Amino acid sequence: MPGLPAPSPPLARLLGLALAELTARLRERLAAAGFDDQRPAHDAVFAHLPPGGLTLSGLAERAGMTKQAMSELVVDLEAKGYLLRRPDPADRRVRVIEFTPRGWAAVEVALAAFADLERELGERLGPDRLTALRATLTDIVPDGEARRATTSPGRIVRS
Amino acid sequence: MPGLPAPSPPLARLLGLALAELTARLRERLAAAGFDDQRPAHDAVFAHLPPGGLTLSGLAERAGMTKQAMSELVVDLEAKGYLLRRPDPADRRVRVIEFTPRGWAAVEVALAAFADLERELGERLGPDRLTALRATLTDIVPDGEARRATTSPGRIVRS
DNA sequence: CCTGACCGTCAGGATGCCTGACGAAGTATG
DNA sequence: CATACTTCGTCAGGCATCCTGACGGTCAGG
Repeated sequence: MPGLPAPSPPLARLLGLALAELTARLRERLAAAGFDDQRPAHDAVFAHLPPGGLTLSGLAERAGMTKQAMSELVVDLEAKGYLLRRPDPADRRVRVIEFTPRGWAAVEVALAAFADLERELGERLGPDRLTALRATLTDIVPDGEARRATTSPGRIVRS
Repeated sequence: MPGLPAPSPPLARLLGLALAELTARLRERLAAAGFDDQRPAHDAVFAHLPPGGLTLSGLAERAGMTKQAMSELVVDLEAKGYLLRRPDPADRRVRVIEFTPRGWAAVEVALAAFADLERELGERLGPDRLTALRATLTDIVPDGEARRATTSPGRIVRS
């Protein structure tokens, strides 16, 4: 994105840099926990696959991508032991996609990483500023977008 | 609906959505001004090419990518009339990359779009919250990163 | 004037998405 | 119940955006 007049960088740039920072820290944590074979694109699966499992089409729709693109991710994550696909007795077209225990373990690590990151930010900035940041960002985002489902084992999940 | 507190989306997700919102608006403005042949990747050039021009290697370094990747962008933007590459009499290995008038026009539109977006945000949120957002994001970003050069038009001396 | 560093390019590959077309399986209709 | 339509997941192919490796031309320091 092109620059802003002189000194202060454009808001979009700041947003991008802050996002890069957070995602880099997440990857570090995942890698440190032994989940070093995940690609960034895999996040689309981890962010949207619910506890009960879901079909490929459903997962693709939630993540806002095509079945074909999602299929590639799922096949890869299955090969790496994060997912399994079980037949659905009620509909023989379908194979329900679920996390394996290893998959859930990765989810837990990601959730813990996000929680730690936000806690650390809260300490560094003060809780008020963190709350304000969250509120302001929510206001910027077109309404409803921010509320779309994300996977949670019992809680929240990553983007 | 029982009043379970909706789990707040992870901060990274909010950042991503807000960024997507801003960049989408930028693209709209560019397209509306007739610059509809730009790809998102081209932003790396527009964000880092200074008024005096720059070599391919320099541009690649500023943008944090390889010469080869940058070259593809530059060749494309040259074909589309946004850039020109002129030989450097002082160093025959080099072809200095510069914006054409059309290129500068696109930069101006982008800058105006950013300014308008921030002004509109300032009205919607109040100037204090916008200032706070900017400050908080700057604090999140690792020091120095936010200060890396971005292209600014200023008053340009073109021959 | 040689050697090493630097400049830009060619070739090839990985990733992450897309569209189109298809057979198998479910569902609605007459 | 037969037919038509829809939906599910896959195969095939393509495009964009980056990467690494290798190379020949050019510069600069001993």
